[in-house]
Amino acid sequence: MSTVVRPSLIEIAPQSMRPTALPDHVYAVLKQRILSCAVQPNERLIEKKLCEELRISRTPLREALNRLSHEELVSFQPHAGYRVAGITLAGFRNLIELRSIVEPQAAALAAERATPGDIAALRAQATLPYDPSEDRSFVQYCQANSRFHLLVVRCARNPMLENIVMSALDMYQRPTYLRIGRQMDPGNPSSKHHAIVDAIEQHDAEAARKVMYRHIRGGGERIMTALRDARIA
Amino acid sequence: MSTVVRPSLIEIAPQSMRPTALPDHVYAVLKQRILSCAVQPNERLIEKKLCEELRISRTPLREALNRLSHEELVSFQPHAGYRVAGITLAGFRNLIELRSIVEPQAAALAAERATPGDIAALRAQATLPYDPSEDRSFVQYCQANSRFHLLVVRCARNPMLENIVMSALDMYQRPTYLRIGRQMDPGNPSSKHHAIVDAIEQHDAEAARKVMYRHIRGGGERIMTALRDARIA
DNA sequence: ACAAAATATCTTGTATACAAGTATACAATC
DNA sequence: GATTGTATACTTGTATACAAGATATTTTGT
Repeated sequence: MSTVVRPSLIEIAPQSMRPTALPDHVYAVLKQRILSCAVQPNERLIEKKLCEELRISRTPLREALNRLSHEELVSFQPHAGYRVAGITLAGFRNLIELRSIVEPQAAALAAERATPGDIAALRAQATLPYDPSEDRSFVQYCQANSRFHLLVVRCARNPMLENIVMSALDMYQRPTYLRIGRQMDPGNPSSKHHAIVDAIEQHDAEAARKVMYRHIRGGGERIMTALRDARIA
Repeated sequence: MSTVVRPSLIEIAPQSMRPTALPDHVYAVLKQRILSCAVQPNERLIEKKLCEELRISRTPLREALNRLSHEELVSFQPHAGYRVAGITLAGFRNLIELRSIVEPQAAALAAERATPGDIAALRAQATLPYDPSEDRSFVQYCQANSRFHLLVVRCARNPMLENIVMSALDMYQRPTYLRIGRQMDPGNPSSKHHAIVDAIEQHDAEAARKVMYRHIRGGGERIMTALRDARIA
């Protein structure tokens, strides 16, 4: 393949993702498009079109699509192709259940294992930027929220938990985004976040668990009713 | 590709896996070889050799290898190739932690949601076949144990939890197998399994959670000390 | 006009050729 | 003798051609 620049790959990739190899590039770009709803849920993904658009061949593209389908961000049927994963109420309910199982326990472990440096990082990320007057801030808000939750899990020092939560947060992003796009009150979670950091700072595992549980359940319920009302899923 | 039979693909694939497409075949065969330690931990996996051996091309093989590396059963470095994942004490500790977070909660949900049919299926799978005189029964024992734990999670009616536990059980198999292969007492878990089914049958979520937690922690600790003593990891 | 079947087109599935990067072995030098 | 540079062989990375299966359309029969 030639060494021409691929402008379409530079795009809006967030600084958190630092792809190096071609399949990673493609994966990051497609994931970004999906999570930001730049491509609609259930929209079909045609290999050939994506290849031409991204100026790559099918091999690295398919690798990226396979990864995305494993993370259930795209659905796949043999010989029938790939689609952007749909958003369903049942799926979101399962997602909330998963998060409310894993993250509170991870927060409890974080309370036991977090270093002073960890706690400073958490505190810095606890307050979310949210400015209703700017449209662009929606996506940034979601991403900042994800970063905080990921940072908490990271304090538990268990990469397996980290991967699970990372994937769960990715799946959580679209419903959050759709809901905020319609109903302007994100129910500012910054205070909850600071309460979680407080508990971790005091090494109070039980408190960290409880606050995180209530935070996830509360936010999840609000998004779920919004989705139901808007008949999105 | 020609339509000749591929004898190497039929092999020892367990009946639980029903692969249809070529990448699924390959995935199942490789996974089986890895989990049964037919290929050693850290052993290198050369694409060309596997292609010739399995009579397939590199495309479906690479798809299978990618899946396996995503499940952390094989490790991968760009341009340096694939290896069977190694077994480390830290990794196993993380795995126990993950299981002891997810499975007890899943058991609690199972106690709330299991149908009479579910409970009958659990009861049927609770007693594990173990005959120390037969070498072959080791693998079967491990698989039967995995099936029981998977069946419990299935009662929670949450496919995401199911996938996580399925992957965790796969990763758990090799340490279990290695340990039993050295030290003959598997510490018969059948009684614990029946206690779990009892709790689920009585819809006692709290009891189900506690028994499952102790079961996983106990078994995990025993395997971990055995690994440490044998200097496997 | 409606339904069913056949065909044409499009999409994915697999194989393979070629490009690029890595590791190893050997030789030269310190 | 150890170490570093270099060349070669080997392995993976990407692209593309061809095969097989699915879908949509059209045509034909009732």
